[in-house]
Amino acid sequence: MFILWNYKKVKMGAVDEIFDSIGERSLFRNKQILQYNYNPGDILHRDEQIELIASILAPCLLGEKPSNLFIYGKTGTGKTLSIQHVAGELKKRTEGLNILRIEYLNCKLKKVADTEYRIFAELIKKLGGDVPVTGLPTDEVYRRFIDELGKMDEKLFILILDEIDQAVKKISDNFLYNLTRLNSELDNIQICVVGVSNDLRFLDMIDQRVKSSLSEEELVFPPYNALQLQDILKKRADESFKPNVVNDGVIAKCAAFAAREHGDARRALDLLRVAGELAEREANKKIRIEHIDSANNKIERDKILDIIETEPKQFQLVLHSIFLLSEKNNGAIFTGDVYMYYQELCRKVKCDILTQRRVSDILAEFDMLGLINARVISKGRQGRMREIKLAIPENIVKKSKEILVDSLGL
DNA sequence: GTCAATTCACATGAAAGAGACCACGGTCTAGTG
DNA sequence: CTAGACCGTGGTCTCTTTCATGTGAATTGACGA
Repeated sequence: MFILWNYKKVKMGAVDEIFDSIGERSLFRNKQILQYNYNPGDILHRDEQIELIASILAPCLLGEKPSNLFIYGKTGTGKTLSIQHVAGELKKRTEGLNILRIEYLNCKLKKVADTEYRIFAELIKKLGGDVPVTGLPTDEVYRRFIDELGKMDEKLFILILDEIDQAVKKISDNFLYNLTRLNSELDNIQICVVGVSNDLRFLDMIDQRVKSSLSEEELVFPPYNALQLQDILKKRADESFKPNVVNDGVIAKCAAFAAREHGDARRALDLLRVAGELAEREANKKIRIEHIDSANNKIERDKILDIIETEPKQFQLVLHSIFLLSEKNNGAIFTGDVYMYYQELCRKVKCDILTQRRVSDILAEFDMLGLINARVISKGRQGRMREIKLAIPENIVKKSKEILVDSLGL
């Protein structure tokens, strides 16, 4: 008993120490600034784009409907930030004037806005109405949305749809068609749609009629280059870290990493933040270059392990089959092999066996997630199939397997 | 040797079913005055 | 008489199956040199 008590006391002392020292040990002044959704006062290297957006949307200040606008750009190129910035300024200007209403909706958010029904439901909610999560016919929700619009005092409605390509990929493009047609159904209010897309080929996928009306104006956000990334990082790091925590070499390295990944500023900020956390945990006073490397590893690792952990059972079974196969023959694996192993595994854990068709889709999803590299190849008379290679780095494979074995009860 | 047809083993698409979830309106039931 | 429980209908959503069609190159076999 005494020993236990003593042990506890010592332990508690250590914990206290950690808690006490966290304040002085922390390298951060305000970590929030490095979150990607943080909105800095001014946006670097996007003046041109912001001015363009502003000039396109400016007519709304006079109560005229601006052209519909379409914005492209890879992730982390400042699209969302810029459009939100302009929207914010517009809101500021029109405050209390009742001429304009701006709503922002991210179509990628799962369970919030990834179907036509939910998008309209979410919009209705934003306008102050209320609709049930499910149970209503879609046209009913659509009708209610129009009702809600009719109730508005403002004459103009600017609708910003972020990651609109995600929505259209999942649901068909006739929801966009409905949106563009909306103006003809409303007499006292006009809608301006601002679409934001990560996918440059997005417009090729949609209907011609929608295309022409939706993209009256187009704007492309180029990726940041390494120098621009450095500027952005430097500015945010200055605000976010305590003085003398980060030196230029670290920032440069961060920027270089992110520039390699199509100039993704979000990635760069993540990298810097995680590096800071790692350095802090090691009780370092400064962030060193090595921390960037390990941060890069950690981000990658966490992302992959998180995906694997949260995947449904059937997906895990397929993935485990791939693991087993790649262990056996470290060359390429083909769809048929995976399906064979998968069936065996299902019987072992007494799980329903999905059809090959379904497994094929699951493999395609893994490819999308970056867990595997799959390439459709033709082996002539031996048929056509996916050539699969595991894309999970060597150092995470073991941990991944453990997770799978654990969750599958093997 | 050349060339078109064949053939394999899937990929890819479309449609539809199962089962979970939910709203809505009608009906039943028990509690209240 | 009325609030609340209960039920049937009809809707969405996700995961899945079924059926149908597409596909790229190794293989085959006819053909001519």
